[in-house]
Amino acid sequence: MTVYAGQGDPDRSLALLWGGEEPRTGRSGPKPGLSVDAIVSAGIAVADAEGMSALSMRAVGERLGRTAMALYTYVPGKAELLDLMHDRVLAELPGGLPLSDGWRAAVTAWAEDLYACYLRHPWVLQVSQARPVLGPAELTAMERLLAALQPAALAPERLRGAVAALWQFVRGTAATTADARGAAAATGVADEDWWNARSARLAELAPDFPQRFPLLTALQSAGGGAPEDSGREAFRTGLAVLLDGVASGAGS
Amino acid sequence: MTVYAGQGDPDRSLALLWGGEEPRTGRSGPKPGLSVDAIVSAGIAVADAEGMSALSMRAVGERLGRTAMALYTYVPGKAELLDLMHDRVLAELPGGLPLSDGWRAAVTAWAEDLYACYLRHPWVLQVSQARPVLGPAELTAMERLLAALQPAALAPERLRGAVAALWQFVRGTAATTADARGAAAATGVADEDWWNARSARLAELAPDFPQRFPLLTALQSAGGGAPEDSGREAFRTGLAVLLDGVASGAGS
DNA sequence: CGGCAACTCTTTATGCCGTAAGGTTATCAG
DNA sequence: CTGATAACCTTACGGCATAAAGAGTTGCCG
Repeated sequence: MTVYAGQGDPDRSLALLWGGEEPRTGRSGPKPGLSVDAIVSAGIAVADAEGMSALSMRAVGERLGRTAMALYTYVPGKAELLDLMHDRVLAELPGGLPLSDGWRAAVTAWAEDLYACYLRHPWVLQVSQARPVLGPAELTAMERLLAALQPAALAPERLRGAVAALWQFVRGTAATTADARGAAAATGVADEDWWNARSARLAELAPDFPQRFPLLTALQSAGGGAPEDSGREAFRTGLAVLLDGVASGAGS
Repeated sequence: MTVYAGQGDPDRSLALLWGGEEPRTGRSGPKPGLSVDAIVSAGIAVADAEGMSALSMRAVGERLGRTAMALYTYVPGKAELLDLMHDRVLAELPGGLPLSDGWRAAVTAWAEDLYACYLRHPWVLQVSQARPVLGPAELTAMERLLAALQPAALAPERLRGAVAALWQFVRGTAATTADARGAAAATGVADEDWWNARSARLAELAPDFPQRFPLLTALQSAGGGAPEDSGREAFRTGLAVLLDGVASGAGS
């Protein structure tokens, strides 16, 4: 019945995300051979191993020794399964933070953790990030970021802005890095070579590139690779810019 | 749901993006009734009107009075078509910038333009942002951002970080806003009501919410809606944080 | 114990999708 | 006119999510 193009029915997903496993007291019928948890794990395993495009209900069922339709006893559909997989991945994030070294170190640690988590499961970055799923792990991660930022004593509005900017930034840079890795893995060409090939092709197709894009050209030659290249570096320096922005509004 | 994973063959996409229309001198065969441009336009029309999930080769062909297979004469496949559509959308961005009011105003204008463009074509946000397509419009947009930032005289490395952070931020906040709008449109519920319903459901499912997430709870009550709500506000204040960060590294 | 309702899981089927393969027809060069 | 070529078509294949219906299993209740 097409809730709306994108993720699963929010109500169903929320219920699955927050509703604990019920203890099954005195119900009839055969014992469940599967569980939501097992299905989510299988889904993550499939996506980790073969990528998002290989994630089908058939594939998940097969990994569990069942048919695709068996999953529908536990999960309303593929979209909701994706929501669950998303939150489960975020649950890998560590709980603690180095709060004693100041908020800047704490936020940096938070960002590094999230970045690493995304890179461990790059397919998550292909799930539409639009609607927040509001699963427990996602909210915990946000709470953790708020805890890291607390010593900065930001005004509420500014705090909201900082949270949004930080989260989107980590997600975006992780996506770029993940794809560079993916391209390298898929083509057998190293990151840098891949970019060089792309760059050469571009120079061939658009000979007036330096005239048309002087600033891009300058930046490219000034730094080394492309502006998109070397994701790690972009992550570090972008985060520094962001944190400077946060600092400039810090209350103490 | 909807994965939209791997993009098209980079070489083919690049060639289509940069290779101008050839004049067709003295070739045999019937005259082409379509063109790459017309197909891209039709694709955008379909996606704008009915969303990404309705974008199929069959639908695009139908809009042009052809079958799906007719498109393959002009375009290698759906993935490459998506690349072309993406760049065409970015070509809507205006060319000028208010450079006389300082770089801060210029970057703000750039960000607002991009934000608005994404919201006009929200389906673009579902195309995997990972690999840069490097189309002319995308590069022009980046060149424009560099022009806006030039008066800030940032060091190359820092400039790269700022560009990445700004772009990802606009994209991310636009995605959140677009989804809130989509949910509102699909369910007939206003933005705020939709969030309230979600929030109420969450409170019902997780009664210990305030204890578990004290900082989130505080932030929520301090500001009004949710941290995700009111995308416009998050965009404005997040951008302010970012620009403060850029300013703190400005050379003049 | 028998009967029934509840439950899991399978089979089958529907209607999409992208696109490979091959046929038909219009248009050109010669 | 002839033959090549290109645009477009029909058909078909293997995939997808999932609706519908049935088979088999289990526990409760009389």
